[in-house]
Amino acid sequence: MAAATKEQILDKAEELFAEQGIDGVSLRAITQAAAVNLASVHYYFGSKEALVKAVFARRLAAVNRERIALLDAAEREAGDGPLAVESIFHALFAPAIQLAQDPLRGRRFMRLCGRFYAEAADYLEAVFEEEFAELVQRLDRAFRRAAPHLAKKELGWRVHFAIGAMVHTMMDSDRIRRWTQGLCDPANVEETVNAMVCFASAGLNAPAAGAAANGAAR
Amino acid sequence: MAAATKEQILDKAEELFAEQGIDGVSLRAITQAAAVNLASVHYYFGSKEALVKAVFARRLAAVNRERIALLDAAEREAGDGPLAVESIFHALFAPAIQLAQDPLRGRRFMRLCGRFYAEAADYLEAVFEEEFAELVQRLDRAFRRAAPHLAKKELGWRVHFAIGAMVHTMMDSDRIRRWTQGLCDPANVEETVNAMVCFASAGLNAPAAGAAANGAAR
DNA sequence: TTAAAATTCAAACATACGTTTGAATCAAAC
DNA sequence: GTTTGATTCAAACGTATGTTTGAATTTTAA
Repeated sequence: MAAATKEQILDKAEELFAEQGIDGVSLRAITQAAAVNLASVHYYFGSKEALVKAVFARRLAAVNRERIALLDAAEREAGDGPLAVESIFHALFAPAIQLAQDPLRGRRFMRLCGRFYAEAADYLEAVFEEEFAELVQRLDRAFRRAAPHLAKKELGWRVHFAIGAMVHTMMDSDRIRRWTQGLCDPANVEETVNAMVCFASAGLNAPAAGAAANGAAR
Repeated sequence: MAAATKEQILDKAEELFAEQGIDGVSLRAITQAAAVNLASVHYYFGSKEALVKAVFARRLAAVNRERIALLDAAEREAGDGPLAVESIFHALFAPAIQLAQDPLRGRRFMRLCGRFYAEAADYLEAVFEEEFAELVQRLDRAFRRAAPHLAKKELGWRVHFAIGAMVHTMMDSDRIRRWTQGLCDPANVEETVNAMVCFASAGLNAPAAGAAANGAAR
């Protein structure tokens, strides 16, 4: 069976990248874990770099497709009426966090996405631009419709912060659980997404900046 | 001059780690950039791992000391009255972002801190626990005083999200500038911190979770 | 000035890596 | 059953890495 080898390589690479980072995993570790020959990577992908791109592209494409579908649905449902920022954030957060419900590839994928965003090797930048281009445009349009009272600058910052909350939650599922003695558990997807949407929406609609009680430090 | 070599190694290591990640930088690259001999690293630090720890510890200790000082000041100023979450977040965010004002080591350091948090190699976990132990306790106490109406679980999530916004801003200073065509510039520290405090405070005080209009997706 | 210690240096070591090769093995088609 | 193409395999190649070594050099102190 031909495709099996390729898939096994992708699966194990994804697993190991998520656990130990891209640079921390050798092709030998991947092929050994996948029980395939070392040369298979070059036979099917051509290079380690190409394998890394393939690993990311496979998941990112799926997640972003789902995000856009949710955005479509939200905008359709809103019709000519107001579009809730909650539904936009939900479309942005849920697919990534939800994919984590899969008990097999769950947390592994979350960490992977976080690493993709965090490591941002130069050669991944191209994959990133391609996979996120449409989503970025759609989000931009949706947020400007849902929060027209916000200045572009404020909107930019706040969406950036919300994405940060999401990425951080993807990457660091252990620490939040440890710090809260298990009270907050990212494995509970619905609760996690709810809390994130709640937080991000309130943050987005915060009162205008100004000198918000900076208190003692100045 | 003895200390000069050690400092030069630390400085260049910090610079290169920030730009290319820890695994992406060889000791030869560091020593060449610092114009010192390759063996100096082992003479002064003993190993690459020890160098990495030293690089992080040097900055983390300074930043966290400042954070705690700001917390002290805020709590003293509040006296027996209410403690504003804004002042807590300001104490948490400002030292890290502010250290970025140094035009020399500015962004470099932000990326470094982000990488520290993101890569989280096993051998760094110990440094992390040590450098953050006191701050975590202090933050916990301060937030519970400033927002006593929040359930532990909600508080846990929201502080986690706020930290995510901060880490993301530290790591990814380029993307936010690019996406907003320069409108949002992390180099403007005061504006950045203000926006972050504003966002995080609103997020922390968001209305109770519940089924916040999840809209189309369910 | 001289002796001792601290520091620098060029060179080498062992290992791990990504990659390439060419033969061996397998699957399908005639 | 033979042939053809796809796939697997063990082995090797060249390079880059962290680390070690021991002599050369500089600094320090008497």
